[in-house]
Amino acid sequence: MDKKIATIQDVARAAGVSIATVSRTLSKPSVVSKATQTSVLQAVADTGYRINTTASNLRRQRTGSVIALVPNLANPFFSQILAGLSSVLTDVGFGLLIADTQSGTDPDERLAHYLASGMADGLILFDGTLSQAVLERPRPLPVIMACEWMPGSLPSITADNRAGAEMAVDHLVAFGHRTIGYIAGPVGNVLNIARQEAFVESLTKHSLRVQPDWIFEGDFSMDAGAAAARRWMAMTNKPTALFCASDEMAVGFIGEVQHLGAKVPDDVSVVGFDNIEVGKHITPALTTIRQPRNRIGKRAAQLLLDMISASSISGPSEVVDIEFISRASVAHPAS
Amino acid sequence: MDKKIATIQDVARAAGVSIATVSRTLSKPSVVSKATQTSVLQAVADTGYRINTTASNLRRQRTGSVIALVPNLANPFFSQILAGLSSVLTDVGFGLLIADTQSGTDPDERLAHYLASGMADGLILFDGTLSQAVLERPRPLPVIMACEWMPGSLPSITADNRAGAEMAVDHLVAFGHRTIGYIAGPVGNVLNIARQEAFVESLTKHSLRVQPDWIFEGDFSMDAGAAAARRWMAMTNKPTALFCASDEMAVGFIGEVQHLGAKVPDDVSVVGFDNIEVGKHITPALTTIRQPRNRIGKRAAQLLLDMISASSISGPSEVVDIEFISRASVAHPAS
DNA sequence: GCATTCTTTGTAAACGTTTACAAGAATTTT
DNA sequence: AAAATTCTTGTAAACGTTTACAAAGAATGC
Repeated sequence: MDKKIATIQDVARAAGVSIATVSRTLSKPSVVSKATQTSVLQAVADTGYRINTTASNLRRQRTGSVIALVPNLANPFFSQILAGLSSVLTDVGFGLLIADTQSGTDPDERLAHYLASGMADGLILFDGTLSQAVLERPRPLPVIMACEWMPGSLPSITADNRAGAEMAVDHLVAFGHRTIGYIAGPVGNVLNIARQEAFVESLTKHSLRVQPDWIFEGDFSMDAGAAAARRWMAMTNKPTALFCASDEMAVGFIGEVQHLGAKVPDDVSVVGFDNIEVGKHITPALTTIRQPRNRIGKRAAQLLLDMISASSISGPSEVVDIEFISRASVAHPAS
Repeated sequence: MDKKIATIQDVARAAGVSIATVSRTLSKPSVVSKATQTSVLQAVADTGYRINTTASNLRRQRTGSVIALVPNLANPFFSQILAGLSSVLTDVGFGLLIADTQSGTDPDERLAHYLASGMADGLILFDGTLSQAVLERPRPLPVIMACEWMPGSLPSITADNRAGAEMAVDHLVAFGHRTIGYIAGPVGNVLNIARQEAFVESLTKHSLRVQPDWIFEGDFSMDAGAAAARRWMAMTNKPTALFCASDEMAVGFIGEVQHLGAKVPDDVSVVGFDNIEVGKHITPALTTIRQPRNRIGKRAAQLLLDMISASSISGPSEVVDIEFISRASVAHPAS
């Protein structure tokens, strides 16, 4: 536990050069002569030197880490994204700090705290419901939004939610459905708004009416899907198909419908959104729209790193492609 | 982006004291007079000072973060645990670094790397398959294992896996099952070994035989559960019940059995392990054993922080309680 | 051969804290 | 009232890097 660790001093001594030369060899080798380089590298190997990132960061006036703010860490939707983030960041020696916006008391205050804390060089925000005011220019840090976004002009990496919703409706209509409902995400959530708007527009495109009570409120969770199922069962004038704003709700809906004795897709067809892993393993396997979560994580990290090295608080936005996955939860409506 | 941030110097100037006094007021107020304290705190408020953790860590010879090494970040099983970890750590100003052991090439090498990197003050290891050799004393860092464990004497926080397996078997036997199979986790995985051993012992306790081909190999994943289902369907002499080493496998098994036309629990009863969220929403709802994942995360963080502040590489081990959750995936065997 | 440029290296000053030590002030003890 | 003790504060030296600047040597141009 107390084994002395070699510092740049030890390396310099071993190589017979100054510490400046060691530092340069490691960070900007182009200005160091070939001969010196090899002797320094040899000394590094001999001493087992590893750079002290804390000291390096202090001197370079950076922290070497970024913060990811997720609305709910316990939600498995984020696992893959974090994996993507983590892989890119560790490659370049950055640390990933993770915090939950909803776990404490005031989410906005937490965001402000992390922005001002100086704990990180950048921030990845997965929660579009936070106050834009906190993020108004001048921001102390580069911030990128992922999955969700905000009215302002924050850089973001998002999926094509509207296209996804349109694919879902087209698919259901192609199967002959004329009465299609929607299980919504949280009110005000941008993902939900985009998906719902595109849902409505797609229905209109097919000359279908949008029946207000066929829009079920929800919050992306399985429990919300189950609640929607109970309401659906109780309706006299049921839609024959439902597009769910998240796979979790689709799974919850299907489960509860089945618990209550109805059949999917015989009695009702269901399309989800996200392609969470379990979708393929439930019965019936869930038809859904895939979001490349790992890629979203990787790109978000990449774009943020770009902003950090350019020390710019603005940057590009990207939209990643989505993919329709047809499985078994959609069938022709029972005449 | 370039707004000057106040340093301890600015605070000292504003309060009319030395930087040492400011530092003491903030970290060890007991040695500072009441009057000075208030003026310093006022100055802190006025200047908007926030301590620079990098500098503090450098001086205190620590990093202020801990690394969590998980076998597979994309596995939602870890979400809740990470949430628990994160909440405890951020409370005390520690950062949480997350890395995937399986994503790179050589997992052992990655472990060694993180141990020696000096990037963290402690390490939480969720992967019991790594080389113990790397972790042999003297370790450069405090390390705690969570969920899984190792033959050595590393501190750990684990669930009572044996009790869980016993509960599962007792439950199935109470329903009249005499032919019970097991869907296993990865060979050599300690969780799997504990659960499987306790499974076998519990069967013996009930004077039941353990049929070798009723032990299905698996790796905790849904796909492995599905694969086991295909093998089960093809057997002539099927067990009437299965205990799965993970909920994921149970979900995969149930899904595939259903896709192939059999019924759960009519044709086969299933018990899982972990209580992942989806278990309650599939049909039939999954009978399982709950592990308090959030608590595991929190306690792991707490124990590790204790070791760090005691600068000790040894510490206590804890076993958290589990809970049997009876739902609908178990029924009496079809005579 | 001298002036100019380019390469390579070293010196030393940061970066923003914490803390051992010393010293002055205030309090208590005799 | 002096001595001894306790409180409170400041001075200054770390912690391990990076990098502006200067200097020395080598190469080039005339």
